[in-house]
Amino acid sequence: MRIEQEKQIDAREQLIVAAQALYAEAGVAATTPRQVLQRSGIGQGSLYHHFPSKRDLARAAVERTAQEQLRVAEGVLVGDVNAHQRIRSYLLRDRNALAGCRIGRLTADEAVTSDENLLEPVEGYFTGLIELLVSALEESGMPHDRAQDRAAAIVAVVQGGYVLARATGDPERMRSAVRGMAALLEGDRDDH
Amino acid sequence: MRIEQEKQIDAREQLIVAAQALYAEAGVAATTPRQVLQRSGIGQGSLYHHFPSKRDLARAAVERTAQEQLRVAEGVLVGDVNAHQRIRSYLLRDRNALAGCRIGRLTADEAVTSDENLLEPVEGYFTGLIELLVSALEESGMPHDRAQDRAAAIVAVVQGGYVLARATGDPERMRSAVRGMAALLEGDRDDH
DNA sequence: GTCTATAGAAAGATAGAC
DNA sequence: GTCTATCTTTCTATAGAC
Repeated sequence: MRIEQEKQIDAREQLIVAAQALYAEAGVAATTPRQVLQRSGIGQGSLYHHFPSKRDLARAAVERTAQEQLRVAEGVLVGDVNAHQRIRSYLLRDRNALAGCRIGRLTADEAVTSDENLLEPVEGYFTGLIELLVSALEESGMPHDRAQDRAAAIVAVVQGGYVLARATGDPERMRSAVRGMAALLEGDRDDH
Repeated sequence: MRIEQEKQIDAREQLIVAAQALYAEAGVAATTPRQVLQRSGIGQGSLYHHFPSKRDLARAAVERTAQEQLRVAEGVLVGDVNAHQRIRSYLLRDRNALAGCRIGRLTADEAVTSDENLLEPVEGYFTGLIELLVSALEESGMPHDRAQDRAAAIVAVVQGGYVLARATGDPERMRSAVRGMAALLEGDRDDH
């Protein structure tokens, strides 16, 4: 009884984990159920026992990844050190630039944009991330509207940095972009 | 003789134009040869007469789009008005945010990233765009290294703005991001 | 619940008449 | 050069034994 229940959880779990990894490598649309089965070592019929369709597996996997990634951002953006430092850390933190953002890349994925259920966790990730940054910026006394715009700009630079790195095949392009943003946030203007 | 030559050019041309439109809507990997034929009104065999494979058509269409888009950017970033104004115009110009960047989106497209020939024009677009911005920034006397970083940051904010807009289904998210960046470029700091 | 085997549709590409 | 018809492969999903 106990053991059987664990088996259930495990098979479903392994499918989700395998899907997450494959989505990170190639995206949702480009990942086939066959690949998920092969990577997870689960049999053909089991996928369709746990998930009615490929889309339902995708929903579970994307939702999981979005939650995990937002949790990571929280780790950097919430804390006791001063807000400016936390934001700077978020901006300049080490990233696998050539892999792209696991969530951001999905906004160009046909399978995701054509399915409201798949887009929802993606939206949740970005609104959550912007909220974290807005809170940090407001700690320094910045008015809400300006904090919103600045937070959006910071998130956008990171996302665009991934795009630049992948387009050029050069991770340094992303570092250059976030460095440029960090300099602006330091008030590093022409008269310096 | 003359007429036959024009026919050749036309069929090939129509295939490229149809492919460009479909790639802008759904990406390269998600666009099938059948769709290109249907949209162009060209027959099945003609595609494979003009292009050995789907990839070769994609190369021609992506290259064309990259050139066209870079030409548009040149129109805004090169000229007689002062450099700061040109950069500001580029950043704040009207964009179809929900459609995404025709070139930037391709960095998440399996068909593109897995093919060096398809990635090349994408890289060319971004390096060209950054060069245009670096030139404009250097006009104001900014040192090369800082201009590089700032140019990358500006391009990245635009690309990330598209990502935010598509993720949330809200074009205002992109406007917010570029507004945040424009404010930083104006030296709009906490002490203002 | 999990498996193997396979159905049914759509993909990329080719054949061969005109 | 262009067309229609068709081949082969791979996709998503189902069937049915265990």
